[in-house]
Amino acid sequence: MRESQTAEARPYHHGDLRRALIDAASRLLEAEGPSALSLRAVAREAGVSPAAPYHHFKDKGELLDAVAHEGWDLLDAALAKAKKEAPSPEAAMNNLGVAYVCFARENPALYRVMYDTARDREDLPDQMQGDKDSAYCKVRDTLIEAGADADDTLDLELATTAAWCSAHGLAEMAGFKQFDHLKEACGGEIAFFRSIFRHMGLVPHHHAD
Amino acid sequence: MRESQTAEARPYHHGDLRRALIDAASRLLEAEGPSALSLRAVAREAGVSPAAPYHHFKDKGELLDAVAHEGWDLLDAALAKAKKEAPSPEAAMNNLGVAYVCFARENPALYRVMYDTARDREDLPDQMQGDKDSAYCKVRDTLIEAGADADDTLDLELATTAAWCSAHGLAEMAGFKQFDHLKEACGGEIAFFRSIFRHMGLVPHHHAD
DNA sequence: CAAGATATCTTTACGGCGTCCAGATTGAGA
DNA sequence: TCTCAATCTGGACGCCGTAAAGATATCTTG
Repeated sequence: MRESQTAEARPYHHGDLRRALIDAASRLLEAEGPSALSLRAVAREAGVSPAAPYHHFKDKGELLDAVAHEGWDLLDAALAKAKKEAPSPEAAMNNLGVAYVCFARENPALYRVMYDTARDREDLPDQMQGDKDSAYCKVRDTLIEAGADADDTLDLELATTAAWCSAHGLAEMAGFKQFDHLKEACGGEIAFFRSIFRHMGLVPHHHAD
Repeated sequence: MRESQTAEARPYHHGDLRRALIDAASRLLEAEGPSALSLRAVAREAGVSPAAPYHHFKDKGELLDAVAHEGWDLLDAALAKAKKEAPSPEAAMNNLGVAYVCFARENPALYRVMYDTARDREDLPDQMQGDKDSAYCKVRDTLIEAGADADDTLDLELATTAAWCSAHGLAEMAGFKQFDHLKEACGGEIAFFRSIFRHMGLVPHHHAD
């Protein structure tokens, strides 16, 4: 075995077909949209026969899982960046929401694959909800920093979930034509996002605000 | 032409194949899920040849559109009922949200078809957003009744949109296993929905509340 | 009521899809 | 070097969406 590869890479026959297939799928997804993402097209794009992928993925679903996994990683990185760059916890909450929706708007096909695979299994990936420093925990911790009661765990989890649902809802709605005039009236799409978030009670209510 | 049929009905060869196809599709959708909804399967279910549907729908997408259309009608009816039965405007806002999410949870496959077709065309149906008494207007009017400033149209539209996004986000998230323990802690799924909505600023902030 | 026009439905066919299987090829370890 | 297992190819199967041509029943018109 060669030593120049990272842990998950597999330098076999083709070099690393698994990697090549995921990249080809991402490329196709970006270029042609989700409906063009057939196993055969991915194999074609990677330059192998239609049956080759079956040596690296159980079926088409498992390939989509891998694509989605990379998507969640990207989303998590975008959220981490948004949180790190925020000057205050309150700003961090807003920026997290904006970063989330912007990611979905900039990668609509990928975002769709991510949630489609998750809904099929009724299970969010660990990157978003399970791990110690998952995106969910990022939001929850930011809420605490912004003044939420860290001891009322139920209320805290509900607030985190509410924020998440709101962001996802906006992310899916933002693509509809019907809201174009609102984006314009707000002075741009991001300003629209901020306005919407202002109407959703994401940040804990400081009664002395 | 006979006169005993309603405007859209077509009593031809089969009787009313268009109607039968939509019903067959709905039946399949409910029984087998969205992935089983092939044109051929629908034709099989309706007892006709695979090519027969093409005399009533341009392509598969148009059949799904018709199925989705019926779904939006059902959703609209559920929202109208929720609004009518609410004792106060504030309660109406909450009940609208709960009714929306309950509909999505009770008809997950249909709800998915509804939004998939809408997203493909980046356009919400008139039933929800365009018509004079669309669901959007129902929510907006309820917000006014609950104390929102009817003259600040931009803010009002933003509030309505925010409420809608929140409900849709929750509707899609509610299916994930990760939130099962929250539903339990809240004392049931509907109580969970209400708790989440409480964390989202749906109702206008009465400073003298 | 007869006859042509028209809408409906079936048959057949094509290419693309996901997937499986048998065989060829190639790299790894004894 | 030889063997073996992993990797890849070629071909096949049944399903899919869709189109074209022919059969059939209904509507319209005279």
